[in-house]
Amino acid sequence: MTIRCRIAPSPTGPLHIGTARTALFNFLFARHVGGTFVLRLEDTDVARSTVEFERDILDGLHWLGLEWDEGPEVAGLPALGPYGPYRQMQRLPLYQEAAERLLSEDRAYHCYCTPDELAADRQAQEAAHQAPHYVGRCARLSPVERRAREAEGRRPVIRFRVGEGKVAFDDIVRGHVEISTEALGGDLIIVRSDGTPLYHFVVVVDDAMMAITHVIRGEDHLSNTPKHILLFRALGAEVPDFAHLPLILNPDRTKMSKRMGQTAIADYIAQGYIQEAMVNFLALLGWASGTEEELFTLDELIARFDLSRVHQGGAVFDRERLEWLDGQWIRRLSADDLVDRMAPFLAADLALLRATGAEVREPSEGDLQALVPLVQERMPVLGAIGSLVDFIFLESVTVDPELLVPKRWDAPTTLEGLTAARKVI
RNA sequence: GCCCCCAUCGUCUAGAGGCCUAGGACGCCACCCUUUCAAGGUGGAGAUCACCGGUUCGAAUCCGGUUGGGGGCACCA
Repeated sequence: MTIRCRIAPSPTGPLHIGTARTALFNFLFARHVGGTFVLRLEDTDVARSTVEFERDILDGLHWLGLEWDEGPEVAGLPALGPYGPYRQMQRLPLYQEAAERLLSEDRAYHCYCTPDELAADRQAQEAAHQAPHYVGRCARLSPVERRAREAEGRRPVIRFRVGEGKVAFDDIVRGHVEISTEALGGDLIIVRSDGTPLYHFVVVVDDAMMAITHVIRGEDHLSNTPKHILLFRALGAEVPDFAHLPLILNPDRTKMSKRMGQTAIADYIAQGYIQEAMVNFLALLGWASGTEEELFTLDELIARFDLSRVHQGGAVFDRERLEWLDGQWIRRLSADDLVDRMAPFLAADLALLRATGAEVREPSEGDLQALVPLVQERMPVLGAIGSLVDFIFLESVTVDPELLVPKRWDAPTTLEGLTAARKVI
């Protein structure tokens, strides 16, 4: 049986650092074992999904070099793989059919509770210091009761019966995990009243239908895994193996959030972090080779990656380390490559200066080549190029005199030196 | 509140019972190199391995508890 894993981003926001890391680990695992890496777009949250976010996510994955073997059609290119469609909104009939099946086998039922009723339940539970859960008001409705609610105009959701007992599984990175169904929050909604399916349901239907063998995802899904296992079983599908990755953390050790810093890959690309460094950095968040090497190309990572070496504790996103890695990889670029990559950053910076009214000379190809030895060893990120060399392209420059005085020199000595230098030049 | 997970320098981490006087890297400090800034080199500070108890001749490593932290509990994903 071939190993199949997937990344299933939701286009409700730009490509997040955490999603990128999860994608990377899935990719590395698949490539290491010669398996298949699938991309699936989870766009069932129609209200929040946009094509712009979808574009951003796909671009980001491409930029990272994480090519998928199967995935949806994009920008005129056809879908890849025999398990399509790979966009969930195009799979609606499949979910509907699966839901019908669960309904007909009484593994699921229609629930007519209103949002108000549910909110009241929750409030009461909170007051009683209980975990929020569905009370099961509609779990055993008679046909007559159902008809009465239909007559009121209520549109039902579909709930899955979680049943009783414990659900246990052996997580590849966490080991044995056991959770009681009582902790699952009651029977869960799998289809909204408008007929669209919910995450926990579609993720299982798709993983089952796409023959996913290994689900590698963030630790935030660990407590949800029993729901998924129950659903796999109810659907008569084989339960895949799970590997829950440690979370990427803010400096205060909470789950990485926009509030505490940049979380979008696109932001890092815009600042001039290079792909090699980002891949290397992300790989080292929760994984280590076990040797003292720490500079790895994507191919080297593929060769060494091993899920059993993934950490259990969360990892703080350390920008300084990212920056150091970026400098390391910039220094390893060939001159031509560096020219290609830094040119847009320099152009953008010069355009900015021009917009302020400064007279700016256009850099020639020769200029750029000549810049390489000047900047390659002192750029932490490509975006720093402007601040390093923009004066070269300016017709007039004003410099803070303070900056001209070297350490342990004074102003008169400096003036003397500069005057002498000018004479020579 | 309930459930689950986690715990080695500030940070990323090595560590699979004796190789540990706990190693490497980032960051920090000093010096060298350099008439700038970096890069590079050398060295330094920095961890009673969260705590308590147990198992063992021997525990950072195994077990139990405590504490602390995090995550999950939606008609979000």
